[in-house]
Amino acid sequence: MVELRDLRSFQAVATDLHFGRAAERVGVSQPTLSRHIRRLEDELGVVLLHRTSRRVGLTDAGRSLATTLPAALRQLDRALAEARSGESGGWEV
Amino acid sequence: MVELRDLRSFQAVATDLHFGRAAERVGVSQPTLSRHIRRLEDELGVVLLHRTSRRVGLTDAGRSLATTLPAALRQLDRALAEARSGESGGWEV
DNA sequence: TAAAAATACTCCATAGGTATTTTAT
DNA sequence: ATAAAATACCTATGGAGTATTTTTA
Repeated sequence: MVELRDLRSFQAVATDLHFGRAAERVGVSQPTLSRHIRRLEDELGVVLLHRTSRRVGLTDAGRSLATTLPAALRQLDRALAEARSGESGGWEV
Repeated sequence: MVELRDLRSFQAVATDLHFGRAAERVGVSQPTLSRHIRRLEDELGVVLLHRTSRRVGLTDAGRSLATTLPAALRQLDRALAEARSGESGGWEV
C-alpha cells in the first residue's frame, strides 16, 4: 500500500535529485530513503527515477508524479490542518 | 505521523458511522480500524468521532475532515493513477 | 578514484489479528 | 439482553539504522 511517508520522500528526491540530501531533509538515513523510493516504485509498478552513482533523473512517470504530487499533498495537509484546529467536543450526527 | 491507511479508515467510518461495517469495507478487523481512528486522533490532537456502543457521530473536527478529505484523497489517487500509467523508461533530466 | 546509490544485516517497534470485556440502550 | 466499540494480549512483519559494497563518470 502506498503511504505518505514514501510519497514525501519521493517529493524530496524529485526536488533535490540527490538521495543523500533528500534523506537529510526528510530526516531519515540514505538507505531508508532509498527503500521508500523502491517501495513506491514497486507499488506503482513503474520506475520513477533513473539513478547511477553520478546522476539522478526523473523518468516520464516520475516527472508526472513530481508535477501532480505537490498540489495533492498540500491539499491533504490543508485538510489535516483544518481538522487539527477545529473544535472536537461537538455532537454532530 | 499521519498515514493514508488511517485516513482511508476514517473516511470509511465517517461514511458508515459504524466501526464494524467500515472495517469490513476497508478490509481490516474492527479493533484494527478502531486503532486507526485512535491513532489519527492522537496525531491530530483532536477527537474526530464521538462513539458509544449505540451511536457513532462526527465531532466538529471530524465533520471538517470528513468534508475536505474525500477531494484530497481523490486528487492524490489521480496523481498516483497517472504515474502508474505513465511511461517509465525515459531519461528526463 | 571518489561520490553516491544499493545491499546486507540486525534489531526493535508496531501493525494486525483473536479473544474478551465494557458500555449504553 | 444485545449490539457495538474498546481493551488485552500475542505474533510476525517490516521499517529504520549502521556498515559495507557496488557503480560510473
